[in-house]
Amino acid sequence: MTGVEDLDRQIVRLLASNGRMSYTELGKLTGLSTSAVHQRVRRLEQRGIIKGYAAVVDYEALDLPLTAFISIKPIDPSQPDDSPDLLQDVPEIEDCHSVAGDENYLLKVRVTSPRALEELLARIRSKANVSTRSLIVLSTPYEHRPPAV
Amino acid sequence: MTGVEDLDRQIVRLLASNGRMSYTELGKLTGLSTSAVHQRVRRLEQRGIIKGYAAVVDYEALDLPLTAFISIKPIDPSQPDDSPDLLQDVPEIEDCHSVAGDENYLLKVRVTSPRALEELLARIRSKANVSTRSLIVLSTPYEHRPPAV
DNA sequence: GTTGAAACTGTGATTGT
DNA sequence: ACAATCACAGTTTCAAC
Repeated sequence: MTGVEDLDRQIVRLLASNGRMSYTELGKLTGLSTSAVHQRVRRLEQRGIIKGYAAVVDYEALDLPLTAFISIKPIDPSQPDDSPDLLQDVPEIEDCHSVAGDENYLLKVRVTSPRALEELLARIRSKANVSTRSLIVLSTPYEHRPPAV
Repeated sequence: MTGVEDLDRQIVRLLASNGRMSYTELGKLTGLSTSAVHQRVRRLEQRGIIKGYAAVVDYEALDLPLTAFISIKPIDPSQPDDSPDLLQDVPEIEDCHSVAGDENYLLKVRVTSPRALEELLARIRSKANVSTRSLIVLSTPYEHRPPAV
């Protein structure tokens, strides 16, 4: 994976903390003209360094107040583990990481209630033929902080 | 926490998957006029339901290819645990969740190398007076998927 | 919520360095 | 190759309705 130079890193950092910043303002903050910034952003997007833009949402207001981390392990370890594929269409799953250690994958999920989590766990177990271990999030002091590039 | 109505949920979901979508396009997709959408988005921002906008970044290209989850527990459990405050200025920490279970907090961090992780762990331990347990991410099949509102 | 008008921004072509 | 300038289309923003 090819790296990015200083000016690009600065642009990426600025867009990571404010994804709707205008090219004009990016230009002021980086000392470039609007169209120079525009070109650079387009190249960053094409190279996949900027993968997209997302609104940062308050999940409580969306009636998804319960966050949990679920680590999963196949019931039958002799089979190849394609859990990410099998779970791709489970909408409650926000993140899926392959991890080193006792379990194979760590999922981050958002649900409405403990009851919904119970149902989700059953769905995950049956879809991927895995055992699950859950870690309930009580509160989130901070989240999605931009990278210190 | 007060909920949001259907039209607002639709707008939030659209902005969660494309944070730079124009008000004009949002209007087309929701059947509203541009300025009606604009007003709703402004109110969603003011109510804190939309907390901000962020570019979704490729951390490998930013030379932060190593992601880890670190769970922490105070060395001295009799003291009040203000770890999030003590760790607030550690830039490698992307998320900080208070969790139920053996440990108090779960941190998500991004670093350059195993060596950088080792140094970060030492920094976290000394700043917050905690013991740490780390889970290394090997790969990430998917991440930051928008909520299925 | 809608319409319409004014200011600003995004976008591409062109030119200069 | 990269940046600056200009021109036009599209968008944001704020009136008044």
